[in-house]
Amino acid sequence: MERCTIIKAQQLRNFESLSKMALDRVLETSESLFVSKGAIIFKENQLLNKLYCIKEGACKFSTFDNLGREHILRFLGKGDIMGKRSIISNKGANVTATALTETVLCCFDKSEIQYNLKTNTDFCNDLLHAFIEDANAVDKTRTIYCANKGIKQRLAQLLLYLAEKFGQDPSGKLMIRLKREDMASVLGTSQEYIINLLTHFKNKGFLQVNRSEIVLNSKEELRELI
Amino acid sequence: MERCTIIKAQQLRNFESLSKMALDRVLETSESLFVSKGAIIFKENQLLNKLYCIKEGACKFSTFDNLGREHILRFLGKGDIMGKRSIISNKGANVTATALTETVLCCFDKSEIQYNLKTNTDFCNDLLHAFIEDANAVDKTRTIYCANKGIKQRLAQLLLYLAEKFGQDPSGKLMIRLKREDMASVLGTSQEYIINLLTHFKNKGFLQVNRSEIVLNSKEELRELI
DNA sequence: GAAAAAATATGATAAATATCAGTTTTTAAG
DNA sequence: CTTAAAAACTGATATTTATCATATTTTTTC
Repeated sequence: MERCTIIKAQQLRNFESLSKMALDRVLETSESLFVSKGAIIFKENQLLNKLYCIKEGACKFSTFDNLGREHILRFLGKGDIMGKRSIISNKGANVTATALTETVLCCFDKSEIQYNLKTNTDFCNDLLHAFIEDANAVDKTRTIYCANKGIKQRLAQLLLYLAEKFGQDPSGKLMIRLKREDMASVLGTSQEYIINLLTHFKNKGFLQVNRSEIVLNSKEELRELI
Repeated sequence: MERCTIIKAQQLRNFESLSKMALDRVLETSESLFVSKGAIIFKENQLLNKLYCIKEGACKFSTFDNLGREHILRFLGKGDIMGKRSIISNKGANVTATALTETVLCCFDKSEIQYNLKTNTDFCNDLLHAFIEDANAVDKTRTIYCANKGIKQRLAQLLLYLAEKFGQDPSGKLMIRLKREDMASVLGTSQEYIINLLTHFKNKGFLQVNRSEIVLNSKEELRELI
């Protein structure tokens, strides 16, 4: 297993939350974990014994209703931390975490995290900032759903969000490739309707669609819908 | 101003997050603030200099879109803490906080909070747990919107949530009284449609409606809709 | 490389929701 | 107490969204 140094983790992005995590004991116990596309990292209600930081790749948080239907709550990328709540509160995870792509995780031992929580205010502050980032991200994605607009507008907003969160290549292609069903799950609609709307956007010239590849031609026109 | 002792604050509810906040200096600077119904406690982007804990009453967090329409993000009640993110990160508030009823707040000085963040891991852990509670509440309310169900089902779920969060009197009447417009803002729909749905529920016998008073007759039947 | 499974696609119809125009009731202000 | 403003209400119509049946393409599996 490759060692995941905190320094490396810090380089993942300019993320305050890891800036002071350079504690020897945490470092000693961190290790990399390679996860294949579609694999479940942890399940709702599962008591975690690792805190995960995404070094490379993308994941989703989701929950399942009593009919077994999946509802995607959030997308996570490089530098995002997963499992905080379970590790700190010693309770089962609130969500199911699944890899959307080949993913490399940096894993920290629960016991080391808990030791530092008790003894190191810098470390605590780092985690507090991670929670603040989380809450900000939730607020941001929240505007996708809660604004009282139609699903057409929400899809436009979701595509713009994905472009911002995961980036685009020089041609404008979204770096993240989601299934239609996943988009539907985020927006709380059917996969057929997503397809209809994507076709509608394509006909309007806002974007190009080729299976799971989506190229945004005009972010402006998508924004104007909103 | 009445002194708000931490002990009192703790009694507000069985809330871990305040259990160890018994720090003399914080205590010294805490004071009560009385807020009338409809008053704004703080606005989005405003840099806060107090951390607020609700002693009595109910509040809402909301945000406004570029057309000026309000979107309610969350409801807050007894024991809930407001303003954490701004106080810790020294940035503007992410939401606008408004009193839904006559409200009594316990206010803590920013400088004292920040001093304790730097020196006291117990205090940090308390705030971490407050963030965890927040995130759990968000997840819970989230199921109201993101589950791919119709607005009828979402309204049923919202009513059940309000009953759980703010309680009911012996007759089943919701202790919190919301405007139709506020319910519409939470669910992202129009106030007229909320009214139509409430009438529909009334005709079905699930509840009684008398202006802003709502009596839930059959929580079971509401649950079955979901 | 063939068969099976999964994902994408299409369009018609049914159902849900938005919007509008107008009325009544309640609350607030003077 | 009166008037103005806000909130609650109603129902008809237009629009959006869900659902279904079916077809095609891609990916997976053996």
